[in-house]
Amino acid sequence: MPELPEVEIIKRGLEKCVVGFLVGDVEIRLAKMLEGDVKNVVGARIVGVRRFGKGLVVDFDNTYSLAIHLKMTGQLVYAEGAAGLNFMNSSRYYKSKHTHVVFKLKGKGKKSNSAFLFYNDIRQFGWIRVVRTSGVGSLGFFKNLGCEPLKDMTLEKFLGIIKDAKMPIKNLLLDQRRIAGLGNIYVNDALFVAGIDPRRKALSIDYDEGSRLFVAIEVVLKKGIAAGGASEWNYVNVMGEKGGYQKFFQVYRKEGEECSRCEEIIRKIVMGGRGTFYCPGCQV
DNA sequence: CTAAGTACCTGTCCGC
DNA sequence: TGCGGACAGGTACTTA
Repeated sequence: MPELPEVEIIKRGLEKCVVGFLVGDVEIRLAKMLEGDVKNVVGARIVGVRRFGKGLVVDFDNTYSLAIHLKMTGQLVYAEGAAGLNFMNSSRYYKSKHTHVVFKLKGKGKKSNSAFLFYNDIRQFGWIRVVRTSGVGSLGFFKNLGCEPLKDMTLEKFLGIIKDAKMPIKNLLLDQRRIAGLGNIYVNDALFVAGIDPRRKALSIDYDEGSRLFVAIEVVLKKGIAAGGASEWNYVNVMGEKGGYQKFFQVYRKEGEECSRCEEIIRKIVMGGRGTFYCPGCQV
């Protein structure tokens, strides 16, 4: 589910909510969701949260970390005290059958208050791995991540990435090894903003178009973050709240509707097995 | 090396 | 109502 903006919102929420807590106990309700030895983080204190592309890393004070990927439907939801206890039987976020891991937290700061961090995942594609902090970068997903918009990306790097690729620009933008963090929603909208047909070969994109696309990517990602992420389906932040970016979709899931820029009708095709939306009038 | 296809899952929606 | 198929925010693996 979540793309860069959604994962960034979750990262900020975790920094605010869980940093400082000790992990008291971990309930693993679906064993395959958590790899590694969870005993390595029990009793340890959470000291920081990092994001790399769509991946999250929660760091502890004892040289261990949790590496997390939410894939399509993963959620991390925080709840304090009684609200956390009520969660298990509530329907507000998920029925308990989709809550696969529960981190019980305690001892933040001077107070001995308690809290919970729930990992929910309908489709069960996500993962949590207990690893050495020093080993995070050698995990396959993190090791192969490309350059990241809003972080280390520059126009020169971006033009370099697209200049030799024969594949369609849309497929390239979704390749996490070249550019980290973009997913189907923001790629569709960024190509619309830049006025580029998603089927164009990446190497056919000239300097002006590439510059427009570079800017468009940053614009849509920043707008996504500002809106609190896109909750077309089940995305929620750590407080269980939906985002609002779906109100700003320009072409994503808009097939059959009139383009906001040129009055053509938005079309849907399939590229690389993913729904692809574009305006045949102003994306050339 | 790239590219395409499939696998991993549950839930929802739409047509018959 | 029921059932089959398509589709859903993403990788990871196998095959060509």
